[in-house]
Amino acid sequence: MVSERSLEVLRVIVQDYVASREPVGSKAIVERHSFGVSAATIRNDMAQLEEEELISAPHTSSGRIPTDKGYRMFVDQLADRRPLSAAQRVAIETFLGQSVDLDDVLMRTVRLLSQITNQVAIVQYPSFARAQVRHVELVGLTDHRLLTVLITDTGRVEQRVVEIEHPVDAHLLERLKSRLNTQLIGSNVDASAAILAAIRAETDPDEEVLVDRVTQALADQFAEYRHDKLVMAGAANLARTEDDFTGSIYPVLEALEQQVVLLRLFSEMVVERGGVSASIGRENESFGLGETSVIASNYRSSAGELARLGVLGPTRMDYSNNLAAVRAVARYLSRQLGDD
Amino acid sequence: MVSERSLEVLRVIVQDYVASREPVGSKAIVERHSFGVSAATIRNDMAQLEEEELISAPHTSSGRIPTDKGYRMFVDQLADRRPLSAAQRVAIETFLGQSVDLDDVLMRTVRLLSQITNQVAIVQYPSFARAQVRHVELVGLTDHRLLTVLITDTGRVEQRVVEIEHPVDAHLLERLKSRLNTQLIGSNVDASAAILAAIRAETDPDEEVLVDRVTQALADQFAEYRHDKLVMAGAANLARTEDDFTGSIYPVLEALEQQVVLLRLFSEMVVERGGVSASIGRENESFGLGETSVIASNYRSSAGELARLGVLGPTRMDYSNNLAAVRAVARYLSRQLGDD
DNA sequence: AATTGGCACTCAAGCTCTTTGAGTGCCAAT
DNA sequence: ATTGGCACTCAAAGAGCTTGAGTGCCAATT
Repeated sequence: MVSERSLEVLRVIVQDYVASREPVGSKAIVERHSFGVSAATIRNDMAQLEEEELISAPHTSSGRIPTDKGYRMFVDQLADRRPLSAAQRVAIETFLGQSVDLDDVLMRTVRLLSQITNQVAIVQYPSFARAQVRHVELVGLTDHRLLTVLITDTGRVEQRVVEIEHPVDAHLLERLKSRLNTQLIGSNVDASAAILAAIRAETDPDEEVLVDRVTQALADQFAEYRHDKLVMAGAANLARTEDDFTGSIYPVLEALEQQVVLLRLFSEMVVERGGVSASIGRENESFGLGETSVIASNYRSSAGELARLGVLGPTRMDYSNNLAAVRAVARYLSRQLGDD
Repeated sequence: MVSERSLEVLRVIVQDYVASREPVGSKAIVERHSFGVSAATIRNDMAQLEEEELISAPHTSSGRIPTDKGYRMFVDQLADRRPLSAAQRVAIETFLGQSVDLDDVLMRTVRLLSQITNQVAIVQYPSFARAQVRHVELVGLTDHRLLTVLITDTGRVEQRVVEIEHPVDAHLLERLKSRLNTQLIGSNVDASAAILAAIRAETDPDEEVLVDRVTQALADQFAEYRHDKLVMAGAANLARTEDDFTGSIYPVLEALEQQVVLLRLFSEMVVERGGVSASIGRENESFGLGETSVIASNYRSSAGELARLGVLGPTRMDYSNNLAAVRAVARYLSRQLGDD
């Protein structure tokens, strides 16, 4: 079993290692922290920690560095719930202060989060599965080309260009539009697919091509609403912390470009209500991100949908700060979006 | 003056150096290329090239590498107009084959370009200054919140959320909407600003707040149409070619996140009609991109607007291939978008 | 039982020294 | 204009050495 003090030793090892990026030795510990015991005693404690695989030595005669398990223990039990710095609070207020447009808010949020953590920040768009149709617009662009626009009560807008072989009659278009609006408004994304299918079934052959194309486009758009989407910022920070990766940061940057990977990673993390959660090092190996840690939390959109946001960085990151930052930004964002 | 053969020597130095990333010596040149002269002769030629600052030696007794000026000469006079490989042609066809939505096409294009060049690819959205208003939609979201949607004949859609202190009367909204549509439809982005101002001036005090907010939002949206926007892909490729940068790739990644920088860089490049152009190394210094080269071309959107696209990578890049790829993709994209 | 000082031991990192070999510059001969 | 020859240069790689932070263990102390 690891003693109380040993855990304290683990804490300072994590802290010092993260701060200095150098293996931490017993002597350095007694110098920098007032444990009131000698270096030899710390060494004994470190032997315990090594026994438990919470720390390890890069080579026989050097200081120790935390293992993934050590970081895990630190995050779960040892990280102090330090509040954000005053500067960080101010940054949140000023950055997110005024703006109502969803795209805009999320863009600001992700930049903010990357700035106060110095990591890659990621914000997922709300999934909108429960979003209700507010309006459908059909707009002719040219003779053969029209635009379908889908608007939901969450303020999200999706458009799509539809191509029709023969010129489109304006009246037909108008009729189709009001029919779509009558039937779709108020229904949610799931229900809408069925409604569109029904409309297609009962259609006058004259309008067939038009209706077919338009309903198909709308169906696609509904499908897109389920597709999660995300915004990212601060990828350059990975280059700053390059040394923390054994090889190159190439695979990490690649994974970041594959947004699907991040969405899966996000979705597999368990985040309890109102909390914040971390996925550390090798825990992310299956995503090709075995040398990185991800810290995630939830926020609630105006429609009440949950979505995630968080940061990603090298396993050797400042967990205390990042946990606090992600938690604070998630809360602030929920408040910001929920105020209607 | 540099002799004919000397230029040929410069060509092989650029080619070999780009391929091997190692300084090229006289002996290696006579071995790999059949110049029919001895190494000593090549050395004399190299002395000429060095005199003209087209090549330089990293250290006294090593091979030579091209200077920025050498690359410039290569691009302007020596790069062979090699056609794309069959594989690359196929990639273009299959990647961009079917899809009409602008967002979608540009996204595919940028991915494609980054794939066939192994560089960072950048595609600018058409500027839409000449785009005409096709439709304006106002949609109530909640009592206090509504959405303004602006649709142009290019198929681009911009939306914005507007917040109003008091509940919005549906009839008022309807009236405002038809008024806006009547006056704005058909006018271009520039003219619309004036029209909106006029509407605001002649407004009944009852509607004042509503009209004010809505016109303001629309004005913002028009402004945004002038803001250029771009999509990017393949940033990970920078990490692959890390060694080509003296320090870290951090400043480069940072510049890439500042899209404004790229837009300025793009806009300052002179690209002649139907051509492709390169900006090499130090020529980009003022953008913090002194160790990178940018290859750009133009494409023409369906509305006839010009926009740029290109790739960015280390100065030591395969110019022949990248010039060909950018040219081909730009042409293909123009054709794809112009077919209405 | 926990803590401590002491001591031998280890090993990466940094230093100097040497060797190696690719490559140059120059010159006299062709 | 081209060439072979030759002395010279210098980065890179390797060997050998020193240094010092750090460990592990043990017998002595509290």
